Amino acid sequence: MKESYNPKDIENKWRKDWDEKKLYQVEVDNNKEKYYVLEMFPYPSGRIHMGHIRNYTIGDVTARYKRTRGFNVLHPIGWDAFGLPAENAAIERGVHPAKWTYENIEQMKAQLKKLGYSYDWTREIATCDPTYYKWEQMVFTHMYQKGLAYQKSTTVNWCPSCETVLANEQVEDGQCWRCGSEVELKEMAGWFLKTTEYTEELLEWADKLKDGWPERVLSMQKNWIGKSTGAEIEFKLHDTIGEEDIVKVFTTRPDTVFGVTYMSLAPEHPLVEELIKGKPEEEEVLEFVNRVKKQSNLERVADGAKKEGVFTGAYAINPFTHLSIPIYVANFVLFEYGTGIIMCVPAHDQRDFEFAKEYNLPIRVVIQPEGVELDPHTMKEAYVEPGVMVNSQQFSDLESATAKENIVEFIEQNGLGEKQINYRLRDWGISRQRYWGTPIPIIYCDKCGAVPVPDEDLPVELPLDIEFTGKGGSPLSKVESFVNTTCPDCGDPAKRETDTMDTFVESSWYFLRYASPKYTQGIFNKDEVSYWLSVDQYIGGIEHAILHLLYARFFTKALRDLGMCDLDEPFKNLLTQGMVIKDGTKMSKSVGNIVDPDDMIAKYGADTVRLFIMFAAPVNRDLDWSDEGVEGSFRFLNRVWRLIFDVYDKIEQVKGKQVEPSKISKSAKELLTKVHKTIKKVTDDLDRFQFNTAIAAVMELLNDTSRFKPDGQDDLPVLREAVEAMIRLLYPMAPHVSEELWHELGYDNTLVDMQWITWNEELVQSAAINIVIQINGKVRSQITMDSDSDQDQMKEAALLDEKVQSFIAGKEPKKVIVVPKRLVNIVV
RNA sequence: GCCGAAGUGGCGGAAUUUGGUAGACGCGCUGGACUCAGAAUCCAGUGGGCAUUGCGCUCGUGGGGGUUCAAAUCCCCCCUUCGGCACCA
Repeated sequence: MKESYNPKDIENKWRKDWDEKKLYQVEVDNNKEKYYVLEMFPYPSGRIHMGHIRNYTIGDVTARYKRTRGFNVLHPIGWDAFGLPAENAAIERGVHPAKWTYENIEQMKAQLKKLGYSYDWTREIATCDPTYYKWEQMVFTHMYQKGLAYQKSTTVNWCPSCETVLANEQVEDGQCWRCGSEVELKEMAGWFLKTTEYTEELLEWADKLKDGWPERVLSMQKNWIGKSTGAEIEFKLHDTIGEEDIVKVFTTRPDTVFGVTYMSLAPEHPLVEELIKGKPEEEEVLEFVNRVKKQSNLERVADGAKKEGVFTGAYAINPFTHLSIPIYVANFVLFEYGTGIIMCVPAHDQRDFEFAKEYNLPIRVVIQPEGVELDPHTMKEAYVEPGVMVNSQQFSDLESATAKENIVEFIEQNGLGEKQINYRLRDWGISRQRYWGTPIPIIYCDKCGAVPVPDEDLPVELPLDIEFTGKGGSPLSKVESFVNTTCPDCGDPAKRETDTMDTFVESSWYFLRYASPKYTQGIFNKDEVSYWLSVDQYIGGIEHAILHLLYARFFTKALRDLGMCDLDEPFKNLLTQGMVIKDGTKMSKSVGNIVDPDDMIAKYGADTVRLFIMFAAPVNRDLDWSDEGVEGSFRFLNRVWRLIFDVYDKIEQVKGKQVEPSKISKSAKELLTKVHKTIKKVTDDLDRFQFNTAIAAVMELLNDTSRFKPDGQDDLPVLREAVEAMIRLLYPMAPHVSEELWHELGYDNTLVDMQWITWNEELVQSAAINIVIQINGKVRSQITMDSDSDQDQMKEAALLDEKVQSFIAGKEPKKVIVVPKRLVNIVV
């Protein structure tokens, strides 16, 4: 055995060995319980960063650990390979996106391999490969045939810098999630996936997932879906417009309907024009509408933006009070939500209140809080809480909660509207006006309309000979040979759709493809998918809480309904790891606080990097990168190495020799107890993903073992047992050095395939235990007792203790509380 | 504004699952050994205050109250930080 630990010598050696033995290649085995651990696959940017390493190390430790627990572990990796950076590289440097992407993949793959991750590389996929996106195109056409994909022209989010449309989920604070440019609104045709078809199911399952998913993520998703229960109520117009004589509003507060004193509609609403036609207000309203429309979304919703509006000259009738109420156009009404028209109750809605004050509109109180008399003239703000109904005819004097139900019932019985639920969630707009993505497999024919490309003609491959100018719309639209085709239905000349799909589509189903990545007869081999799926443990960053994780959930349900799989949910358990930060902020090029993984591995080896990143913080919290901390982890592995080097001769002679408990010294007994306690603790911690404390426990074991002085030959097997346990407990985190040391101890099997070390519960319960003695709740003394002492013995021993005697000084204890094996509290 | 998470030494963090010795483990720092010297390594110490002749005593987990023999842990109120959503009717 070499005197010093040199990771360079051993890491390559073992990786090669594991590779050659194909240890990580797994197959369906119905006799074995499976465990599918998956980390969110990377975008091939070219470089691995510390965030990746944290993510993949958590996954790898889990995969290795579960394997030692007897599971058939699926641990795949691949590349989320479509996306804009590849296209930008093409525009800026003239490299083809495909070349750029595949070269990046090679580089990153080499980096990942150096970290010793236990991936089954035979299952590697790249989403930009036609054999992958072919199936995505088929899913799309099948969705289209089932009505789950459709085309519409609507107002979309447009990123002027990326020159493409963004889905609602991809706009953050009015800015593009990718580049941060301010998003513009644009009227445009595009393809949509019907996420709203699954709104209720997504919500329902959000509750069922709560044992396995962080509450934070689920609440973010629920928040995003934004369910509100209420009613749609019809208001008659004072003057009929064409055929129309009613307008519908959505409200969550039907109990306030007697308080409606005006209505407002969104400036974009088509009804505006009709309402004002020929009226004296026409010009003023049009001016207002145009002014508001010119404002960016950001300006309109900005903090403290004033509530503004203008009277249309039209009136409606409150169906409950039968009073005429004016109709306004108001800047705070959203066209996209509900019906784009709202009933306004200034007494009980803060926005309506502010607006009413501004334009001197009447305020009508219909709900009174207990003990206070609301006066419309002196109210400073709207009263939005529940209370007792007033001024509401037959509903007066009821609790508002009761009245809410009664009024909805009344509305339905009298044909004034119906109970309704509204959601914030919109359908997913997936059209992107870019090149490097999955072509949307649709052909436009003058005669037949939008025709899906038949299954047998898929994939619609991306043409590779293309020029990148970065200007003038979708690059595909300029490739004649791509655009011009014939209609699959009638054979006439036709044109292809030139938009590509949002790259979030690829990541919505890749986890299923891993089960049978090379299958050619269909999207999935059903047997393999039903064996491996769902994902038992998914691991990734919190930034995908809504985007990817919601899309993937939707997609899985859609695939199920297309008959392509049997899953309700893709990910049984989700772990969201925190960011890796340095000097208080996220690592980034612009701040200049990036730590290069290659440098770290070159300096300390992969095991040290893995160990540090697992030790420095609990997985779900942000991790503060510390160069000194890495040194510490390296020091620890060196100490393990040196310990074994130092005791090598002693433990070599006792290989395979059992510990004989009756013959060992007191300190050996203590060490033996520590060993088994540590095995138990590390096992518990790994089961709970508490890697930091698991590592701390192994460090404690190292400290105790280093201090241990064997007293005679009979103590040596204990020392050996401690060393062996240390290596095996360390293995999931630091596999290379563990494997090396294991072989140094004279074994020739691999730890990869070895079963997890078990503890002996009898040895965990040591013979002598420490009992704390408190007086009035304060620790005053400690005594050592046999672990099987009963409560009376403990009490007796405590009262006889010298220090206790001096503290109670002859006083009679009022009460003595005994906690078995722990403490005695004497109350005087 | 609404929803969620979190506040513990100089720092990262243990102990919260089950109320029972607060500060494990690591970093940093201090002192010592080794060395011509340094690096590395090893040993000892390391929450504050008091006492240091020794046993020790006392305060202490964001703040205030409460429950309990006993609270970082449970309950109520408040403060701060972070994250998400936000004119969603």
